[in-house]
Amino acid sequence: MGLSVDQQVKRILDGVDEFLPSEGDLRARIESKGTLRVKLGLDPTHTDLTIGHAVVLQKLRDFQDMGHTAVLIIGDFTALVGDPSGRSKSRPQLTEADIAGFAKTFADQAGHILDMDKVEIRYNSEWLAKLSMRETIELTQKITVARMLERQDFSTRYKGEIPIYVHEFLYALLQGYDSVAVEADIELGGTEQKFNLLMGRQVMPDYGQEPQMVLTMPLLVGTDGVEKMSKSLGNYIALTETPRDMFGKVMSIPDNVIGNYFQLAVGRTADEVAAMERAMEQGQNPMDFKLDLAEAITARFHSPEIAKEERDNFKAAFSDRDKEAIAEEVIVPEHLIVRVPLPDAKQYTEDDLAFYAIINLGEGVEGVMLLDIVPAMVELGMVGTGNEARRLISQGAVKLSGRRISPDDKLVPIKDGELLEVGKKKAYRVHLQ
RNA sequence: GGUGGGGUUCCCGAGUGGCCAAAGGGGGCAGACUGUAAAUCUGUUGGCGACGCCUUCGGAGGUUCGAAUCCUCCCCCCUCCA
Repeated sequence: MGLSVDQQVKRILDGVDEFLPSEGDLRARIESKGTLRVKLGLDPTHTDLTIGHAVVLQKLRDFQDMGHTAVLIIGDFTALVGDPSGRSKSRPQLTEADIAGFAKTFADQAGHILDMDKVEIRYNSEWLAKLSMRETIELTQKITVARMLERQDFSTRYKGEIPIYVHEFLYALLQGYDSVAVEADIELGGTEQKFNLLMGRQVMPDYGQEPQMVLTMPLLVGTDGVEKMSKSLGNYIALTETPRDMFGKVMSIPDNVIGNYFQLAVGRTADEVAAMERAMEQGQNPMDFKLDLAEAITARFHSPEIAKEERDNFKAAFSDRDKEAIAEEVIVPEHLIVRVPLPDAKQYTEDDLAFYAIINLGEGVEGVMLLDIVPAMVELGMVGTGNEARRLISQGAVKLSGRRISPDDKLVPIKDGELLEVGKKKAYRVHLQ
């Protein structure tokens, strides 16, 4: 608020990957118009936004804070077409009902970052659905097939004998038309959006408008540390992630992208990041930085208090290997429990006996309870199939009260409230009815 | 419309009559190790109350004791020609 033009330009360009055509144009437009219309389009193709989206949303928020108008476009129409950017195959076709559902949650999620009181939200079906065939054809006359094929997404697909559909060519043009419809001064996007953003620039003059400027933000790398964070690759951290998963997923990133995350996800400056990287090179444990990072990210999207709790939990669960902390409560259905009178139980070793709960089977007969372990793991949702359960057991991944279950144990002695561990990451507190 | 190549398990990609639930890689999962859910190494990766049975190699039929593999028709992708 009330920043000078120079200050604004500086803040706008902070952390961007590229600004086109030039800083001079940006300055000139702010000077002549005062308030700029800043466009960001999101296609509702999945249920949730990721912290990768947050990078660009935060930039949009910066514009808001300086008094500019944020125009958030929910691409309910373009989602139907499918953005080919960065894709090695066509998107699966979504139904309008899917998209409508996603669109609703998108606006809510964007609200975590944007000032929703001041944002202008538009659905692009508002104008795109109304385009006539004639208008559509006019739009397609703005670009040649050769230029379309130039873009890498298409050329690699073409060379790789992977189908490209005609409607995919339309995508960038439609996005460009969005800019016409909202009279954008600047459009934001990730670096992979450059082609689409420039299309707006190309199209706008034909509709008598001054071409928009283009601002791209660096991409946040996914949790695998290699690919771009994306929902289709499954390497993402959603904004709606539970604090536990959010913290955990940050901890799972490779060390070499810690800096990338600090800079993009929590807005640390390049200098701060460089200092951290130096410290790590000199032998400081990267895990400590990652804990700070995970806490900062969780704090940003949840709250500092929750983030602190998750940090403690993480240390307990993984550094100290405390399964109690992460155990999930489950109740075992009666039909998975076998009650055996004591004489039968005697065939088990003395070592086992320590784990038996002696119960009264009625009529003065004492017995023990045994759990049918494989079906139990399936029915309680710990694994997907019986084979998976058997596999885990034979790999020594399943433990009851710290004791490894062997593949020979079909029925295992069990007491109420015991801790069942399935691998390193999952644990269950087992309750009998 | 014609021509040549191709459609294999989550993905990529071998396999061209039985030894194929199908090589190899990726991804996933597990174990060991560790500084973490990183890296590395090793194992594992269709289902099933399982030394056997069921489902799977674009789809539908057929040949055969036996088919991912051969034949017929169909669908789809890519190439080149129109």
